Amino acid sequence: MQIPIKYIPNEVENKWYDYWMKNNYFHSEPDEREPYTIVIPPPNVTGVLHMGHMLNNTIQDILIRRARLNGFNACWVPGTDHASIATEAKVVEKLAKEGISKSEITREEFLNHAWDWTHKHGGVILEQLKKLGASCDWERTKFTLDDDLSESVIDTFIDLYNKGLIYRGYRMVNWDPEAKTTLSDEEVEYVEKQGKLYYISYKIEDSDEVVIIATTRPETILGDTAICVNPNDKRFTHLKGKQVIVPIANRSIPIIEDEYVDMEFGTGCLKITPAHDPNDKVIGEKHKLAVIDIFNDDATLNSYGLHYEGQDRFEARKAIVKELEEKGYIDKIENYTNKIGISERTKAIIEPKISAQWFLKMEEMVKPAIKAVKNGEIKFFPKHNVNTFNHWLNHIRDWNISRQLWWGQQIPAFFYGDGVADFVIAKTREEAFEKAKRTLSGSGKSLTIEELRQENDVLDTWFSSWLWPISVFDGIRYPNNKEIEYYYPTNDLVTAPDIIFFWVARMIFAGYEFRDTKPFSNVYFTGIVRDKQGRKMSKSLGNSPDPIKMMEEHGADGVRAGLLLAAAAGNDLLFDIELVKQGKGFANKIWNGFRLVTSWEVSETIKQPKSAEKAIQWYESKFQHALESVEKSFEQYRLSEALMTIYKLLWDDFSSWYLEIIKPTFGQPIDVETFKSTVRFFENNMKVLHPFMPFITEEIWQFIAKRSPEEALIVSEYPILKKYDTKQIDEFESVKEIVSGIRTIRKDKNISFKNTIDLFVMNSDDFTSDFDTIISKMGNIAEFNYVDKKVDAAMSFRVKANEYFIPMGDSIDAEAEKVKLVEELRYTEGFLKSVQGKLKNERFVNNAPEQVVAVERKKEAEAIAKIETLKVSIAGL
RNA sequence: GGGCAAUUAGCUCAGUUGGUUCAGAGCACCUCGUUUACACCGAGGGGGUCGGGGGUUCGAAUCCCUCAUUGCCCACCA
Repeated sequence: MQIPIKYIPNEVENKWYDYWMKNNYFHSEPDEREPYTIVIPPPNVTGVLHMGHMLNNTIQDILIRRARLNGFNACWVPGTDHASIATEAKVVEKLAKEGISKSEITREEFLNHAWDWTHKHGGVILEQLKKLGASCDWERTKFTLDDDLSESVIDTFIDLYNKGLIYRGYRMVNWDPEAKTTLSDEEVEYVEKQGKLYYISYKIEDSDEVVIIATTRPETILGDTAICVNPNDKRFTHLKGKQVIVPIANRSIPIIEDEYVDMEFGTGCLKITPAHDPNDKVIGEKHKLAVIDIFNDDATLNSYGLHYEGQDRFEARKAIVKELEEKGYIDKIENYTNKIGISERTKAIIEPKISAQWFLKMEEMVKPAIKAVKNGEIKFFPKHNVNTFNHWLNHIRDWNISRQLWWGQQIPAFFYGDGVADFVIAKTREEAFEKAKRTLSGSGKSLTIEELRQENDVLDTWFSSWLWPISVFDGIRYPNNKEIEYYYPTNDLVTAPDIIFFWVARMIFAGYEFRDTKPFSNVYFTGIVRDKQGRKMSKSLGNSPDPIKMMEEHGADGVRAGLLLAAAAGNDLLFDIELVKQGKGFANKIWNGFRLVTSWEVSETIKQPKSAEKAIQWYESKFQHALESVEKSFEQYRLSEALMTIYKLLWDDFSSWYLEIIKPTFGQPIDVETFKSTVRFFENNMKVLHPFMPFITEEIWQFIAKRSPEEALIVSEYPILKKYDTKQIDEFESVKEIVSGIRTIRKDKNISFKNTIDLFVMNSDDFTSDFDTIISKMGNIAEFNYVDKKVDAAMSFRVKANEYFIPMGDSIDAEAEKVKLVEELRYTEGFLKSVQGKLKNERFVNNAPEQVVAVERKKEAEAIAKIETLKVSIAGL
């Protein structure tokens, strides 16, 4: 066979991805095998691949490929999310560039633009995932606005409404005046901002006295409906029951008392503006205060803003402060730093606003989720995320599920009147009409179907994605369909910890609410990909490499390995292109090893050397040992550790030791038995590496032998973990030590590896003779001699109880040698002393486990023997 | 303000119920080597007392307390 000298990832990767697709290996259908399912965290439909996706999807692909090799019916469902706010914002922006304002066009026109946008940019990200090697079942690709998924969302809404879990209410919500929509608490970011604290005096009615309040938002005084003091505050006792006059507005408002007020802060007097502050709203409700909303939807002032009507809130603030100053109401102004909420998407400053919204009751729904995570039915990796999860669930508020947007599932509520409760919930307008007629019957009111007005709001995006593990299998509309029953619950969810509330927790509620089971068994939280300096990778910083370019340059396998090497489980990872280069280097190393093996001529007639026989026995054990360790790592989702184990196995053990030992002299053929074992090892190596580096492994696999499509590596069988002999491994460690000892002496004495040397062994046991051919080969030893006394004028080293000598002739520096030996002696004596100290300690002998004591006794014996040989050597010098 | 996590070699991290002189790995670094798979290589080497302090124990990187620093989450005083 013709093996290319250079491994060129790009060609190889495209070739095999096409082959895999052509043979439909990624596709899954329910069958008699056990399923292993992952649903992708759907990226934004118009998004592009970033490093976070790369990491996340590499991990999912590793899990899926491994499951496939382990004989599971592996199914990885891909798809995208409509991301209502993000996508709508992009479309609005694009239209604005074309001179079209959203307010000028109809909902239908806008949605047409949005769909155009989606079709143009949608799915790019999925194509990019293919470059990475993602073995998703592309036939199952879903989009959260697909008809079937949307219908599932609407059905869910109706179902929850009928269960009494959804209600419409007035709430203080986070209002984004730019997008003109409400945001969930999770979509608001807080940033520190330098601002001012204004001290404003309010005149007490029928008195010359004033009270001074402190506020950061003087414009909101126009919405004030009370002044509040702490009832325990002696300074204000005499003001009880009095009224004050709001400056500028000249309205009279009461002074009320509430313990909420912090006597220490500001002046101890708090103005209450129920319409524009969440805490004020609570106090307002408690004291039955009026609510005066002074803002329009775009945060300009409305008619309550009096002569400031139409002005933006921040301009109005300046103007109002000026007027207050001129009229002498400003007591003082201080600098003040506070945190203000901004929209995650539009970066607009959030305006707390009272508005009619749709809510989903959370109190009951969270209970099974808390329980499932608590009792381990759902496991989190790393575990400590459970704390974050519980904390949030225990303080949860009802979920505001409505958004004042167009891109999404329109809420199926139909209004037949102007009242808050004048609506019916129905799947179609016709059905709504029938319901509304029934509701109105007897009331004397008439209604035509055209008069029904559907709620403008759409549902929060997460209200569709929380159904994702169910809806991708159509389990909402058809709860007993074959697919959902086979694939659900899914196995693993791989996601970032920042959407633990948005998404992970809600999927768990949904699982129990709609299917009475968990949606997945394990949640693997990846870290955040940061740059070398620890900064989060972001577009604005420009510190994120282009994944596609990177894969073209270093190969997808290299990038996958690089990411994984950096990704200690659950930690943020500091991404460095050097790691990708390391991954690429690893691919190259494997390739060259393969080239070596295939370059040999195989002979049926020559006998297998003893060195090869021993090396094969050792590598068999070593492989099993590594396999066992990989299994353990996977159980704990320590993928980085698993890859490192394989990396060391293939690089150090297989390439540097095994191949070097069995490598025939240049130009000589290899015996058939050794060759066969080596090829088998190569095959197994490719199997364990395949989930991590799927392309190069498949390439080599297919070069090793002509394979039918059924025999492709991707659908082969993972090596079975077998019992192995640890003695083989221990012995070989000593062999390595001996070889290393020889090499060190060569290095010290400047003896080129080209020149053979002689080796003498004293106190030899069978062990050394078993491995002498290996030692000779790896140390380039001419003669291997057994002696029963020390060799003069030689460099020496000790491994276990054996002493090894390399004669130096006259070049031996006896003094230097003696210094070395004395140092080793001192060390060993110190070691012995500490061991004996332990053994003399009765409490140690009595309390420590037998095994530990036995090990100490063995160490003692070995140390004593070693000291003896050292003393003899020193005396001889 | 509350909670969670982390702090081990120059960097990124392991260190599993406390027990080999236990202080490790990868990378980086230094030296030597162009040996016929691979310089995307090979061989060899230096480097940390485990954030500080205190305690428990025969024995602590590991358990407890405390302080410090960093990161994250939650809640936020007008």
